[in-house]
Amino acid sequence: MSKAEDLTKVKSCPTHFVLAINDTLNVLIGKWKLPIIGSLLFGKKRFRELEREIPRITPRMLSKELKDLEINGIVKRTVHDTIPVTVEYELTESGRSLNSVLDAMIEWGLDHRKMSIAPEKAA
Amino acid sequence: MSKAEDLTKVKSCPTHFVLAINDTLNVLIGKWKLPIIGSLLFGKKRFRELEREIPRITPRMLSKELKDLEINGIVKRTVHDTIPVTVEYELTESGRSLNSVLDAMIEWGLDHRKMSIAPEKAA
DNA sequence: TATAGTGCTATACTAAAGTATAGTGGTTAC
DNA sequence: GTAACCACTATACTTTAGTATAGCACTATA
Repeated sequence: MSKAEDLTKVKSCPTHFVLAINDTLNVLIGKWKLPIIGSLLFGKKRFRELEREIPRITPRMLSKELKDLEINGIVKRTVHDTIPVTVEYELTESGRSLNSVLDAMIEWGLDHRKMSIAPEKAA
Repeated sequence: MSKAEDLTKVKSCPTHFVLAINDTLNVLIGKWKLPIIGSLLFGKKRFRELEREIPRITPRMLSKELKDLEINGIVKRTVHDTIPVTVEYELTESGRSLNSVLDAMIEWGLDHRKMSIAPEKAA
């Protein structure tokens, strides 16, 4: 029995799985999380590099989202005391392990596009 | 090679996988989508049943989210011309197949809670 | 006639997410 | 000395998501 089938046991055990799903959603939700994670899958990046690689992101949003991702243990921030300081961002083990989730999402997304007439009408 | 590793090919092929992930995120995002899907995993439900089963949801949000889910091919709406009319909502095949995605999310979420000190600080 | 149930919609509001623009405090190159 | 790069932060704004409250058109029951 799959864990999602277990979700049908939500009445007897709601918090456990629902919270786990929400944790996962929270690290992916937001306009810029995916582009940032995608960019960091290439390896360590500095602030300005990310800014350049992600079109139209503002420094405010990049800073905010990186902080979120850091708090959530997805991204590791390293300050090198060069002059001027350089800061590097990289995915943690947790961050890299999101791969399996993204895989499942890609698979569902592609299958669903095949089936659905108008998936692009999504809000 | 996993599809998410393929995501590192984002520079050469950005739209394909990124759009698939966004499709998947879009059907799950929002305060009420998961409770609704969770409730419909038990089987067909009527509007008022969903209203009763999902604490604190307003009819406005339930109506709106069900419409979203219907447009996205996750939920099927059936009107029976009884008097007064009864309306039934159920998951489509696409909706039920979200199981695999939810499974991956549960797994990552649980693992991540083990590792992370303060995942509940997520926005 | 009144109350409650069916499946919603309308209007108006608050809160959260995201954008635009400017500026900080430092260093290095011209 | 002035322009540009580094890694941001501050302030103010717009846009989107969600809430609160009321009501519609219908029927069945007391």
